[in-house]
Amino acid sequence: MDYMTALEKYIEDVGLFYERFGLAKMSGRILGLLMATDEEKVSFDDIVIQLQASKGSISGNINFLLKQKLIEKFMVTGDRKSYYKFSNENVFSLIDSKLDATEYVKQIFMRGNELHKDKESAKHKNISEVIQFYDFLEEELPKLKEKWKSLKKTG
Amino acid sequence: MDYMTALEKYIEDVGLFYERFGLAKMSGRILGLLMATDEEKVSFDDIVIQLQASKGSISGNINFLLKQKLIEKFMVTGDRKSYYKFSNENVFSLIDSKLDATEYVKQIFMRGNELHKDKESAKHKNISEVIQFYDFLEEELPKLKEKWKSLKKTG
DNA sequence: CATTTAGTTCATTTTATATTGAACTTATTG
DNA sequence: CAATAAGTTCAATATAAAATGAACTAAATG
Repeated sequence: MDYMTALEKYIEDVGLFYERFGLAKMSGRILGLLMATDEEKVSFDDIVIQLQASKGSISGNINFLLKQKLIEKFMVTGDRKSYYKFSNENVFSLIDSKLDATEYVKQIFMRGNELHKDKESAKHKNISEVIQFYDFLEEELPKLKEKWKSLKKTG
Repeated sequence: MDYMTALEKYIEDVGLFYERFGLAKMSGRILGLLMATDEEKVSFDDIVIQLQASKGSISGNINFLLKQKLIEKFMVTGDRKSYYKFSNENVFSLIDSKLDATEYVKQIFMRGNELHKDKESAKHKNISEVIQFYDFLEEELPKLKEKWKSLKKTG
């Protein structure tokens, strides 16, 4: 602990940071490593060694991150190892996984509202407003993404 | 389990739903109850009884939800109990707590990028792009909220 | 001022989640 | 085709998070 390098310190901080977003700390650490390392190639084993964790944990967390498209795998000719890198392709991913649930959020609120006997009650109206907000989001979020994409293209 | 009412079933589903957003299941259950109940007044004790949970757990979860502004407390003259209701004032709350972290996200990415020796590397540029995306969000999200607010006013 | 009410606090226990590590699979190399 | 390499799987274990429940506080009531 006393002699942590800047990289090690950073890795731990990113781990804690992503934990707040519902990722496992180890997933966050892997992201931290891939984000901050200067190595151009980072293999499975490199991760195991750098993070001093078990193969099982690294395997599970890498596959989770791949599924979320937060990292990418790449191969090198004549080398049987897999390498991993941080992905900025899916810069939306963490936000998406929370916000693209809008449809589901809406449904759970609608179901709640259907349980009300009095459809004219203040409560029913309040919840209806929340549902409308999610309708609004469903419409606006894709626009926001498009806006970002076109900004990126035009520089 | 076999004889759960529609309300009970709904409460459990909302609990599970909010769990995905990083809330404790019990917090989700409370939200589910407040959302779906037809009772106009729901007290601390009502919640303890309906959710069949301990006072300690309900106390902790209510205070968490109050802090997040997901629920509101109200009082009734001549009655020493506190009552709680679902709040739609802070319809943004769950999103906010994730997204208003943009500033912090940006900082952790910037710190990662500072560790790079080669500021011209592809990786450095990729991460810079992520940082730009968060700049973009910091600018756009407040606009989105304003848009919703004005939509609400004009009906 | 003793008693009830409404809720809080916090040490203990329960439950859920993540990690480990050994055994396994699948592919590659000599 | 034996041996190594690169990971995967999964039961056991460790860690972290949440719930319990008993003891407590603070306010109100009789």
